[in-house]
Amino acid sequence: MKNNVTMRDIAKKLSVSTVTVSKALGDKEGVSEELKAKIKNLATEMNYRYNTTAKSMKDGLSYNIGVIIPERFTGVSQSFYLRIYQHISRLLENYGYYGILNILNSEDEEQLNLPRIYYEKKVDGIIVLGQVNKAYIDIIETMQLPKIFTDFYDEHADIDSVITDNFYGSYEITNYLIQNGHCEIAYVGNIHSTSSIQDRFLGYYKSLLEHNIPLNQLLILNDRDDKGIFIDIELPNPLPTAFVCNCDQVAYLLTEKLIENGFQIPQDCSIVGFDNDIYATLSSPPLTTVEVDIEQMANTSVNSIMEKIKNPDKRFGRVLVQGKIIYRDSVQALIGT
Amino acid sequence: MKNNVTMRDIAKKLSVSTVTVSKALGDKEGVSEELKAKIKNLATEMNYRYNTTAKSMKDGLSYNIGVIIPERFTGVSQSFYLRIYQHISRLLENYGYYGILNILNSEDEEQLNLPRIYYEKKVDGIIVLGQVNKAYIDIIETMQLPKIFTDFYDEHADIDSVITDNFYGSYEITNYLIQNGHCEIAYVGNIHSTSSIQDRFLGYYKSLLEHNIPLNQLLILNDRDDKGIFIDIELPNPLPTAFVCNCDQVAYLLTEKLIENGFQIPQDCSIVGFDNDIYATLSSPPLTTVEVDIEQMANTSVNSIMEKIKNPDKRFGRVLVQGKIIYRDSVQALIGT
DNA sequence: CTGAAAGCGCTTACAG
DNA sequence: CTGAAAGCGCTTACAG
Repeated sequence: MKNNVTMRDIAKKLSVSTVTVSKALGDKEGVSEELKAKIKNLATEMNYRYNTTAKSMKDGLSYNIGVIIPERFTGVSQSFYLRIYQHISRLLENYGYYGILNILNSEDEEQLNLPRIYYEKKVDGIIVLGQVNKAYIDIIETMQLPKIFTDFYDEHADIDSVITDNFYGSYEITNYLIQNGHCEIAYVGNIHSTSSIQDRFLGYYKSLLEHNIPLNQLLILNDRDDKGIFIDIELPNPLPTAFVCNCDQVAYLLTEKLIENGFQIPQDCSIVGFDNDIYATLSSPPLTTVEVDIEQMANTSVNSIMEKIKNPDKRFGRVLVQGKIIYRDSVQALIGT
Repeated sequence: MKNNVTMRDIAKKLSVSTVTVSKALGDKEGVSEELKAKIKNLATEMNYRYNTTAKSMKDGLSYNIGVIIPERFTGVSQSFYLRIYQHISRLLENYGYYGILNILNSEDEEQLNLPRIYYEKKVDGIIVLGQVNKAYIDIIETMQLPKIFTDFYDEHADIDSVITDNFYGSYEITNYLIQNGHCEIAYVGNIHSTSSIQDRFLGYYKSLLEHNIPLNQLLILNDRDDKGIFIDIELPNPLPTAFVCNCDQVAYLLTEKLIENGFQIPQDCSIVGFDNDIYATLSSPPLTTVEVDIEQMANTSVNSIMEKIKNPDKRFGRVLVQGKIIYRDSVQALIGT
């Protein structure tokens, strides 16, 4: 079962040195083509497998990247971050790197315990996927290795982050509603909850400002408590003609609630979401929404972290990844537009 | 930025040998308590981090486990395997191990390319999560390291696998329908598609047999083509009183279709699913279904692979993980039961 | 073109 | 209780 063929074994059989075997297998200069071929053949014949650990040892590099996801984003109905991780993991392979997932449980976050992968030098860099609390951000900053925040950022932090352009996406989709004749538009989301929700709100607000529509405080609807648990959304009376929801899941819940109350979507009011996740197509009618470019977020995160491993002084700041509007059936053009 | 404090650095400062430092930090015998404390203090003070790679080198162990998921199970609406991976990853940490995710893309599966983590000795064992094709199973078997199949098995393979007790779960939930007075019960699923669907069908069949209900071929309904793509389900006429669906997603789709056709669930017919995934609660009414014990599957997989790393000759065979019925509102008790 | 020597950071015998 | 030596499997720099 155990397969412990090393370069030395190959070398012995061919009466050459391990240096020569290393050069041959690594396609380096300084070995005759003939010998090189011979070595390569014997290697495959002997089922030789390269030992990355030895290389790691020499280079002082683990060739692993840690991906930290706070536990609370890994619930049954949330696969967004796992999905990004999946892409990260795949993209890392192009660099000869591998991704180690680390779910940060709430206890460790509370007690400010850094993950073991850090203390064991298991990783050369860390991607933090999903907002952690302030105190934890501070302790992350003390880690002496390259790090990237993905899908959130911190004002005080001198840390590079990769985020969706929430502001602009929300701005654009609100513009789209206004172009369709809407001017009573509610925003659904707890604007003190996360930076994403807040930024999406501000994009919505900018759109209103540009179109001289006054911001109506009664049309800012709360969707969750401070722990992020969804609460029942209070419908304003009278109803606005459209709702900008901070995410598809909330748009889905709102749709259900409106239908229960006898309203028809989009005839009686229009609804837009954000994310383009599973809830966007589960909603009926399917949601017009802003698609978050998961692939690109993973891509930027990976490229940035690799860059920082090569050059630790490299700074990226906040990198915005543009989303795009997906048009479906939840928006009604108002007559006379 | 670079932190390259080694045991040697600590040793030098204290004018002792690295051996002593190693013993102290590892809480081994043979260092005075006093010196041990001194070393430990200096270590934290100097921000020393243990280098796992060196240990890997010595032990010939990477302390990583590869988790291979075929690409086709990682679509937008499928987070089941990612979820199991998440648990695996967490459980591995108790052993000082880490999980490396490897999405097996269809091309590599077709061309029988083994993952790079194998050729680079990046992992000490492999968990294959989700059914791969026959030819690929064969090549997996040639890999010279411990391996476990999770959520599928192969008749010919002399490989250990951890699977949900599909047969028994389906048997039980069909029994439940019969206890509620149903005797015209359809099964929904392509019974030639995967071993899970097939086994669930057989559990359903066993329940019918035990209750002397003849199997009606017209009530075996196809839900997907040979590539696993969902197809429109043809409703039998007359409708049976209940449907046993091979998974929640199909139960969800079926529910929608029946409602479109003017039927009420569960008044006009009952529906049960399998998995207890997001679709079970998304369905309206929410589904009575068999919950797959994800945690336990991950747990068994991890324990087994660790056992096999210690003892490569260990065999487990097929390990069944029991599910449990979750009772919700999609089943109607027939009058006169 | 080929190889002897040294080193990456630890640990495991073994000796004192 | 403490440490010198050897080794895990490679690669780099240097010498021939």
